Amino acid sequence: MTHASVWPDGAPAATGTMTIGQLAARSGVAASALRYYERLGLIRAGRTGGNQRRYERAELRRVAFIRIAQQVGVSLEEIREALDSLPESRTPTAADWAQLSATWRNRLDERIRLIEKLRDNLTGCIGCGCLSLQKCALYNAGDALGAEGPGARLMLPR
Amino acid sequence: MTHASVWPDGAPAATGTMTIGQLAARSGVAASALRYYERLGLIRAGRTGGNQRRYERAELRRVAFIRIAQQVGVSLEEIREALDSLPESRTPTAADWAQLSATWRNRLDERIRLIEKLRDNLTGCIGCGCLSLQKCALYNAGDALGAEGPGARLMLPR
DNA sequence: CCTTGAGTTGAAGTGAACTTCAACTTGCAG
DNA sequence: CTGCAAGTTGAAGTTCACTTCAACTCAAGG
Repeated sequence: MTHASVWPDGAPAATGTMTIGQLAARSGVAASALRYYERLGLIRAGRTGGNQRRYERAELRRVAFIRIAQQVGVSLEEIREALDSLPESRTPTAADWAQLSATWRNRLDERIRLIEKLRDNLTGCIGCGCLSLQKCALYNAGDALGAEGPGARLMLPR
Repeated sequence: MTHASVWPDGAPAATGTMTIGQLAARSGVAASALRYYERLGLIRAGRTGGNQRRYERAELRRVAFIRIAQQVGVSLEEIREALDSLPESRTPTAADWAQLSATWRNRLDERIRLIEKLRDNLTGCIGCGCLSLQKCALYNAGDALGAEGPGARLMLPR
């Protein structure tokens, strides 16, 4: 596709593009990981006449997105799906972004609520000065899981 | 006689204990995972005379803690360390809990902040109606990463 | 032109977190 | 007692997310 384009040697296209080493340094992601992401279709790279990758600055943003999303517990496959919803050949429309953002906002809100729950339970353990978990808020957290129905499964990143 | 001989004091062991299948059903965690957790020292089980596991209700709470912590991105090894700080043979003291909780509170607060940042960046993309990422808040998120110093690495659970 | 560091590939290796398998035993209902 | 679902073990297999390796090529300074 458009991005398979090969830049002519010594073309001014070099301006604003990065080698894989530069992108690795700037993003904090290993070059091997960047190649891996490319194989999975998460990022794209142009090529020099000598077959070396050249990244546009925009890829830095994608990589940042990927790493942050990973910390939230999203799999690379899910991240790819999200990034795929951004059209590659044209500028994303407001609708494209609204769709992607809405989906992720819910996901992130859920996640924040879950972590706050865990945090508050732990804090409660300090606050109430309980010496055993028997009557602790953490115990109730466990019960809440059971209350989510038979075979209830936490939404784990898998 | 009965198979309860393994339990101390001839206590009414059957009361309040669960089989691995029951714990799996109640916690939503596969039996194979529970055995795995036991091998790693995250949970403990008593045994019947016939060598079958019997779990006390307290283990349900531990399992819930494990699964929630996992969603926060904590490795099983780290969870084990945390759980190990709870004395097994005696009732945890307030100090035990304060220590564990303080450590985790920070971890969780960091995590919440990170996720909120990602969420707010995404929301910004809707709000500002930007049609490309060029000037989007998400782009700045990427820059912020770069600004964290040379070789900056996101704190990934690894 | 030569050297050298950076980049290329496919294949194989790694570690975490489990699951599956095979072969066997237990425990409870009837 | 019999039948059989549920439990036991160690070993091997799986998936994800990479990293490492070997064997090469490329790009740029001197």
